[in-house]
Formats: sequence, C-alpha cells, structure tokens
Amino acid sequence: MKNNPLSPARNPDLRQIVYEKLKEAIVEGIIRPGSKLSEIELADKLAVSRTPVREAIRQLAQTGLVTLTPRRGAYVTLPTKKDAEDLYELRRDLEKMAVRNICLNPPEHKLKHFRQIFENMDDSTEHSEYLKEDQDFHLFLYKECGNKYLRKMLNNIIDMINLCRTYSVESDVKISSFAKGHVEVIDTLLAGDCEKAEGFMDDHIALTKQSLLKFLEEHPEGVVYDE
Amino acid sequence: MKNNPLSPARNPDLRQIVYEKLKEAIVEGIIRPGSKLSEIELADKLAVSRTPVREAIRQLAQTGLVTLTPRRGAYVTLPTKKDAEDLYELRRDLEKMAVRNICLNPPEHKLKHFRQIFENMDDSTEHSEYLKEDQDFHLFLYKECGNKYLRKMLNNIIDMINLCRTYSVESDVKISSFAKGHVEVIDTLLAGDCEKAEGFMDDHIALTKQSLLKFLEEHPEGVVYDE
DNA sequence: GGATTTAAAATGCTATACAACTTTTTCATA
DNA sequence: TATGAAAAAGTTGTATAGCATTTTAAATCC
Repeated sequence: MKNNPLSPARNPDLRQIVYEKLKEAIVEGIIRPGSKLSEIELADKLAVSRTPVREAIRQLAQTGLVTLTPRRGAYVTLPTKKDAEDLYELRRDLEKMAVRNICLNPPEHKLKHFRQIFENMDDSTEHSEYLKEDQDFHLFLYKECGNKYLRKMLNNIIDMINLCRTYSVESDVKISSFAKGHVEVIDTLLAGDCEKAEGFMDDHIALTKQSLLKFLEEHPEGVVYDE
Repeated sequence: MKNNPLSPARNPDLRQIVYEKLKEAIVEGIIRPGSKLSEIELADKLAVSRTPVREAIRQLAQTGLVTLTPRRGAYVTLPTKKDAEDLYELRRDLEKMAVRNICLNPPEHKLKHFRQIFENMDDSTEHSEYLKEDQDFHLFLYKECGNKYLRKMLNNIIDMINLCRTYSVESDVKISSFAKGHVEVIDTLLAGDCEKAEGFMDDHIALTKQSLLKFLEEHPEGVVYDE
C-alpha cells in the first residue's frame, strides 16, 4: 500500500523543477553568463513564489554555475579561460579514476552498445548527435564508477564543462577522432587493461580540452582572462 | 531615521552562521550521525526563522554531511564503511593532484614552517595537536593548489572525512609515522621532485585510510556495512 | 557637469498560513 | 491482549506579506 498507481500526476517539488529549468537555460546559453538572476523576476516568469527560486539558485551556486554576491544577488558564472583549464584538469583526473574503477568489473553489454555507436561515426556525423552520445557515454561511466562521491563530483563538474562548451558548439573538430578515442577506451576496458584505458581516457579528455581552448582563443568575446 | 543605537547587535548572513554551527556540531559528533535535523527545532534553538535553517541544511546536503529525504526531512549522514573507503580513494587522487600543482611553484617559506612543526613531533606528541596541525597543513595545500574547483572539492570532502574521523579519535596510531610522512612530502616539494612528492602523499593518505579502517573494524558500532 | 542627496528596488530574513504527507495516538475490533 | 483502522498531531514544501539593510538609480544642488 505504498505507492498508489493512480496517485496524482506528480509530486510537485517545485524547487527541483525550477532548478532543472534554470540549469537548462544556463547551460544552453538562453540565460547568458554574466547576467543577473533576479529572484522576483524569475519567480514571476515561472509562476512560483520566491522560496523555490531562492533555493534553486542556491543549489546552482553550489555546482558553480551561479555565483552569489552577498546583498547583490546571483549571477550566471562567466567562466574565465583559467576556469576552463582548471575544470578540464580536474575532469581528466576524475574520469581516469572512474575508468580505473570500471575496469575492475566492466559492464560488457552496455560498453559494447556504446562501442557500436561510436564505431559507426565519422566526420559526416551530425555534431549534435556526437554531443548527445558523448554526453550519454560519460554519464554512463559516472553511473558505473562505483564510488558515490566520485559520481557526485563528476556530475557537478560536467555542468560547468557544458557551460564552457556552449561557447564551442560550432567548433570544427573532427568527430572521427573523438569517436575513435571512445572506442579505444571501450576496447581496453573490455580487455581489462586498466592502465591503457586510463591512458586513452587521458588522451580523449586532452583532445576535448584542446578543442575547447582553441575555440576560446579564436573567439575571445565573452571569455574573461584573469590574472 | 538612520541607525537606531538600540538596534539588534546581530550579525547578518544568518544562513552562513547557521551552516557553520551545524557543520561544527555534526563533525564534532554533537549531533549524531543518523539523527534527524528538524527545521522547527533548530530554528527554535538557534533563535532564527526556518528560512536560514532550511538553506543551511540544503547547503550541508550538498557536501554529503546531511542526507535529504523528500517530505521526510534531513538526517545527519551515517557513513558506511564503503563510504569511508570511497572518500579516501577520492581524497588520495585529489590530494595527489594538489601536490602535483603545488610542486610547480612551491611556497617555500610556509612549507618550511610546517616542516619544522612536523619534524619536532614524535610518539609523545598530543594526539589533538597532531590532528590540528595535520588539518592546517592539508587546508594549506588546498589553498595553494591553484585550482579553484579542486580546492572546492577538497574542502567539501574533508568535511566528510572529518565526520568519519570522529569515530577514530582515540585511535592508537603512531604519530611519528604520520609526521614523517608530512616531512617527506614537504622535502620533495621543496626539492621540486613532483613525482616523488605525489608518491609520498599517496603513502600518507593510504596510511591515514588504513588507520581509520582498522579502527572501524575494531569498533563496528555505529558503522553501517552496506551491500 | 560632477557631487550629494533622495527615492526606488532587491536581497536576506521574519512571520504566518496552508495543503500534502508522515508519524503518532486513539480507539474499535478480533 | 494484540491488531489494525481511523483520527489527531506534527513536518515539510510552498506561498505570501512585510520589514530592515543595502545597492542602484534618479533627482537635486552647487
């Protein structure tokens, strides 16, 4: 008698809904980095009270997507070039760790599923399709890494990475080389060669980072150089 | 109509104050793991309204110190043995990363300061004194690591580590070996031997982890074994 | 025009209220 | 006495109103 199948459509949980909506809007670039998040304005637009908006904003601040300035409000974080570099440095180590753990007991079936997807990609593949599968693959790795805290941190960091990535959407990268990187990671994982798998993941993240930084250098508008 | 001299001498930023107070109470073991955090009760005890308490609790949930159950409230996280293992695994990699970065440009003066402190320690040193200096040293490394996001994560994880550590306060470890580990890290950092420094940090964290796990095995009360 | 004062707006918090949900208590029934 | 359903009490999540302090914008004065 726990959950009635005819129970009302959904648990409201407005805070979570507002959080997701804001996150999406920020990551997709609808709300631009640097712009202000007015509690009143957002509450008005989303047709909720200030309470869930406040809590959602604070939740976003903890992942770094939003920067809080006491008594002045919340602003969408405007990542600097160093931020992007720091994020990728951290991501590299964390994903290597995930790969290391997964290698101890690789989920064969799903890995083969992803292998097939990436093997069939080439430079004619839609950029958006690659992005989607790439996202799915990495989220899959996070879920399977077996370390609750590592998973949490990776899920946090990926939001910031995506924020940085909005800058580089139309970047002219070679899809094939990214896809190949994934296949290499998967193959070594399936073969149980942990050390090599880590190395391939290292290469893959390095390539992604390089691609983003190249884009940032070519498009300095909106990117802040600190120090 | 300016400042009433009889205005309440209250510090602003209640949320942060409540957050710190709760964090301390949890990490010090005053509020036991597993116990419930009632918004009303805490608001009452701290003489504030529910709002800052709610926000502080949510902030604590982000670091993992508190576990939120929808519609049922917030509970102080009761770490399992696997939690402790996961935390130390993550901590090891993150601190190695910090050491790697610091090694590129080591802050000589302060490192020497810490070196002296740890060099003068032996098995007769007060356990509490070692704990304090150990804490300070690691926080110092976090601050100097040069990567904003790494710093944030390390500061988060150390709270959870401390929560686990409350169990092992009276652990009968050899202070000298811990202190020696620090000196080794510092010396290799000062010498600019990054690889070795990382290795020594690895050993140091491994030793700390081993000490905690040994304690947990000898004192299974209050520790949950999952899976 | 530039500086100073005043007004408007936003945040941080308080307080109250209420619906939905949990937990506890009560109480009837086996 | 134990069991289980029904009622009561308590909490959370959200909403709304309001106030103090501070920031921001506008207005005023020199």
